Amino acid sequence: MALTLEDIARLSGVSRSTVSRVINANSNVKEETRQKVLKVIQNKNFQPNLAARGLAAGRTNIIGLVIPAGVAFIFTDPYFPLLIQGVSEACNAHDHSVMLWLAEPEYERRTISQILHNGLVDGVILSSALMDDPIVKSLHESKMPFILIGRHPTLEVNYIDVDNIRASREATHHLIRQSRKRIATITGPHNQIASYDRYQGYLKALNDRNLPLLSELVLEGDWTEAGGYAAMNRLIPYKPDAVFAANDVMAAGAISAIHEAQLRIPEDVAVVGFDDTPNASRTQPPLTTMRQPIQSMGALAVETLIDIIDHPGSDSRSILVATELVIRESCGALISKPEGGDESKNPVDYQIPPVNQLHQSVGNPADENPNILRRRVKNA
Amino acid sequence: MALTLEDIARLSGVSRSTVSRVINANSNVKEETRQKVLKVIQNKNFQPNLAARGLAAGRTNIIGLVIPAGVAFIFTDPYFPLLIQGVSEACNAHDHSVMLWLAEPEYERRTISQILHNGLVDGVILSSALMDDPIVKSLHESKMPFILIGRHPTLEVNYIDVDNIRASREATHHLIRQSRKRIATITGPHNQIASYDRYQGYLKALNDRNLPLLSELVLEGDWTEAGGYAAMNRLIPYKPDAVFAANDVMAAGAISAIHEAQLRIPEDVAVVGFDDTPNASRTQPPLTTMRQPIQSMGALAVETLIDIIDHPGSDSRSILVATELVIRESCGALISKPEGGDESKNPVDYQIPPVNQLHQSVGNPADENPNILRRRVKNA
DNA sequence: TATAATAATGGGAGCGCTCCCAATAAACTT
DNA sequence: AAGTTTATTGGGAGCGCTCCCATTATTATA
Repeated sequence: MALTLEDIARLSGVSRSTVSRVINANSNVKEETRQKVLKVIQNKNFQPNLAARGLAAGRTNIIGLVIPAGVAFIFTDPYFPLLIQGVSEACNAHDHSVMLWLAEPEYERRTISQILHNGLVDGVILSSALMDDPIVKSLHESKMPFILIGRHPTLEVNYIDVDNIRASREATHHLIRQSRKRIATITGPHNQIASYDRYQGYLKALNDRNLPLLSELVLEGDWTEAGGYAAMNRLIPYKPDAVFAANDVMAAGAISAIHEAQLRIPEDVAVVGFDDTPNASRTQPPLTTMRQPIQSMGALAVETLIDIIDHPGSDSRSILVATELVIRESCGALISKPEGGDESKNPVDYQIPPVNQLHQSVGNPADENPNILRRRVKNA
Repeated sequence: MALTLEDIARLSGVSRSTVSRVINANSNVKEETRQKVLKVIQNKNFQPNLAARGLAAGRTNIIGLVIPAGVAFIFTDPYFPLLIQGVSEACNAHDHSVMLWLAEPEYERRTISQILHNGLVDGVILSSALMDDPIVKSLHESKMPFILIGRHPTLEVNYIDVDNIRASREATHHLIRQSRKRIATITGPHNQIASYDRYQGYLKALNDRNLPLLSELVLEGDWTEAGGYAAMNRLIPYKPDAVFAANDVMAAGAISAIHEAQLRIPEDVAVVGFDDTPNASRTQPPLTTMRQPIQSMGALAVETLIDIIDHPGSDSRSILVATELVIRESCGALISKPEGGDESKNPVDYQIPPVNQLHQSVGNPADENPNILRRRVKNA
């Protein structure tokens, strides 16, 4: 049915090997020959069989994207669609394909080993949120190249993340600077790393300014709008004057609850979210939120993973991507007079040291993208 | 690195072929032998190499899922996440994997042929919205098994869809029954099939009851909330007393616009959406909408595609999945007295014949799922 | 018990590619 | 011009599996 290398070879009067060289951009081909072969390939719309290539070369140019499904918020939170989009685009750009696994909540051994050993995937991007995820351990023990979206609390693995602690510390500071005294927070599930980190940032910010932690103002959400709504309803009796929600979707839920309680935003309660998902600017009032470049992180994960695949045994990578506080109306900064100078341009008026102390920076900081801090640590 | 069939064979004292038989559930193996081999496989956590299997057998158990990206609403509309989820789950259940392509808006030849000829994919699920999509034509001309999510206007291809015309006819009728006289509609982009069909249903409903089509009450949206909002703002000067939005996300946008115009829902303007996405019940007031089982459609697509792959040359399948009008507050049916009997239970008080007249029903209607009408047509 | 069926197993060929090495062609040296 | 070096090219082997056919073990039948 489909053409083979041999067919193309015959049609262009060269050997199988030469065609292979042309396809793989091997330099040892005379320009004239290359053109001749290329024309036939173009002409016949030839695609090399990836299964055969995978078998022979041990490399398929397929990247596995593993996302823990079962979490309800996959449906309502644009996080995963954006991530998938970023990954997919980058794969296209780098001539790779993406294999998608929405893994069951409790990965069975079978699923994991299927992902690891099917011989089809060159590497894996894992968007694992959990503190203690069996698949991370399996991957870590295997020799399959992989990268996490989101740092891991204990294992030294390749990852790409935002500095959640620093970012939410900054977000909370922003609320403190608006003279808010009773700042509540709606966290994500406690067994998730990002969620934990964002809570830590909140704690640090309070601590930075010697504000007491009021435990009645801390509530665990589940990333969903309904969860944010429910949490805010339980928070309101304790009269918070601000709330930091660990993602935008919960912030939207909180906003509904605040409205229903006949309170004004931001006058009575200021709200800050996290993510800057597309709908953040469409809440009433528009949501102040910590932007993280989800799509870029997906793309960066692909590029880094490909690099890891190309350079096995290299140092493990920790990549932190910059966040940015996007100030809209919901936090009150635009209506009340600011304390200091042009804070809206640089809302951070202090220096927070890099948080991820696990790793020592020995970096190769020279990077085309100044937003990205790359660091390498200990040889794997 | 990874184990091979040969390794398992050696370890269990049989031949490569026998192990292969065990793995592929071939019946010609003595039960005792099967158990022995199975134990070793289990024990070593063996996974056959899919690339090799693909090469040798010409079948990989990989299904391609192609989604036109670039459309902005991928981010904000839960449609695609739900579809992906449905497809992925069904693939897991049937021991298949899914390869994801978010195709660029204008598929380049290269992309298409990459999808078709990479030799990795047994079949393709295509969620193509466009009236005239080059990739559909390519697939139709190729011998790659594929199924469309959403019918095709001209080509006779395998597809699974809801009866959009009938469903929106029913939704519009529901508004008419609430004594609405100036029913507006916000459609999707005109070059998309589902969008076209839903508009046709709207037209038919008006026609059914001899209501005039007021062209100033018809506006094209782009499936997004912002689009729905903008459209509604332009609609309001013409004083509609109801609006049928072609999806829930646009309905949500319309609701915002209506609120801002200080109009009441449903008293001044009734709103009906389409999809019943998770957030439909969270609008203010909760949205009446036509539910389509997106996730099930994804799963059904997988199952049908596998069946098509297993039975090449069989008749082409047209599967229509039932929709259901979910009545909440936004349409006014729950506050004004109903015209007739228990309409909320069966809001359709007339018989609309099946719309898809292209195909003659010769069906194998006996199906475990009564919601699904299967029909087969003309041998391919 | 011999013989014909049938059940169970083993091994070769080959899927379409890459990799390696040998063979040939072209370009330099002296 | 002969000898080297270097740039191209061709072909064999083999990746790990399935498929087919030959072989052997087992059972049924005469």
